[in-house]
Amino acid sequence: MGRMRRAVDHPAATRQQLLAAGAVVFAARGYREATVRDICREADSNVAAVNYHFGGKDGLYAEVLAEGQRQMHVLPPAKVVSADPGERLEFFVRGFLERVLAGAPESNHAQLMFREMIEPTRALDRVVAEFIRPAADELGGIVRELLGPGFSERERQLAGLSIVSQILNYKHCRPVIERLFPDLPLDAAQVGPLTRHITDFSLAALRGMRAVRAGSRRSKARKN
Amino acid sequence: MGRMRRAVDHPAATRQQLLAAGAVVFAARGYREATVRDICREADSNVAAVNYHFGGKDGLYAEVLAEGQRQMHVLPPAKVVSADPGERLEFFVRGFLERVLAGAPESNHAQLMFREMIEPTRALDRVVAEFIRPAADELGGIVRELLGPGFSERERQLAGLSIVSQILNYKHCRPVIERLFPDLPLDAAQVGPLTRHITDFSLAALRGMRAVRAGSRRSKARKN
DNA sequence: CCATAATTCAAACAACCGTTTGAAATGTCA
DNA sequence: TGACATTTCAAACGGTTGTTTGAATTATGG
Repeated sequence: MGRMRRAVDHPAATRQQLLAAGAVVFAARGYREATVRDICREADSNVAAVNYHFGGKDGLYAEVLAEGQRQMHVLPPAKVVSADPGERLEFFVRGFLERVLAGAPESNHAQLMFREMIEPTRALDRVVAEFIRPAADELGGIVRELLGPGFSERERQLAGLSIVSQILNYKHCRPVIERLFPDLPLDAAQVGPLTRHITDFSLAALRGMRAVRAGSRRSKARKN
Repeated sequence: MGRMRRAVDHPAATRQQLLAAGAVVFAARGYREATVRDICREADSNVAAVNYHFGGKDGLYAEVLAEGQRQMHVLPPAKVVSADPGERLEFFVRGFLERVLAGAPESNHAQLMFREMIEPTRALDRVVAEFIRPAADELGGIVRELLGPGFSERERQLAGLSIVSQILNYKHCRPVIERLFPDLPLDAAQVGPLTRHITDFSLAALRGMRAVRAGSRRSKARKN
């Protein structure tokens, strides 16, 4: 009777299908709202499969996230893309925006990490350490070059936050933006225009910070 | 046929307690994760009280949100605070940041609306129409003044989004920021410094946009 | 080929959820 | 006070959740 069973070359097949289905469902609904029954239906396997192969919902989630981090580390280096920090910033913004505006099925693992930021689970510490921290360091280097000397670590941190916030906003506040500006489509076609805006906006802001700092130093020198 | 509503009697105590408890628990855990039992325990009332007084969890949530909007409309006008658009922007940013960085018990209703942005329920449309849209219009007016003519509606929208995103980021990504920069406390004491940074950053960016636009027009005129 | 281990499966379990129920308690007013 | 509406309450209901169970099925190695 059961000859129409799914073709399984080797026993690890269900495991992989669960990982894939987990990435899809977790990315779509988040850890809490995703149900193991939905995941198993998506994976064409039994409800008990998750517990058998991963020890539970937590275990599957951790494995999906770890797989995503492994897969994410094949990121473009972006450090050697150009010597001009302005171009490096544009490259950074574009790469980020592509993941933010990508449709769900194309980058489930990235969507998962974006979810971790606003709906944290126990896995957030690992996500920060292995994914966010490196990105923050890279952006920090670019900001440091663009601002030049005379700025504190704190000031550079705030500038970096101001830049990434503009990108993440299109992910985190998507429902609001769609209602507020229905004529602003948030799809892959907008990566170019939004990259240009955010890069120009941020470069102008950093130049402004630099000019103000230089100006105040000049006036201080004048006073002496 | 129900008896006429009591006009001079003591206000329905349990109803008010449920509203207060709902604001606390919904703000702390979000609509989905908040349980009716938790709310009723917080309100010292029976589990059935929510259904009796509000028809269900949905009804209570809607009432809490409506109460918040009513309470929110007692906002400072901010339009007549100054004729200088730069000062108006600073006022806007500060007012927003105060709510973002406020502790939970002080501004539960504001926290609720921030939650609606990233974890929308059916109530988001009302929140956008009655709370977010007016704020966006106010910011849009400030941006219009600061940018001057020669910019499209779309460009002004993106500039506005770039500004509010910097503020909202401290709410939505708080868990990440706390892990990334543990020495950056996100409490009411930081309203001042963060207001100054975001305002300066944004004003410089808008000035830069304006300068680029003016420059390109000059060069175009040169070409003719 | 067969014993043994690994894997799948339907079914059930315990805990929690929002909601309902019907009686008890409380309040209201002739 | 007495009759009636309103409100409270413990208990239970139906549904969903993650997880467990134990037998059936499949793969593996001697």
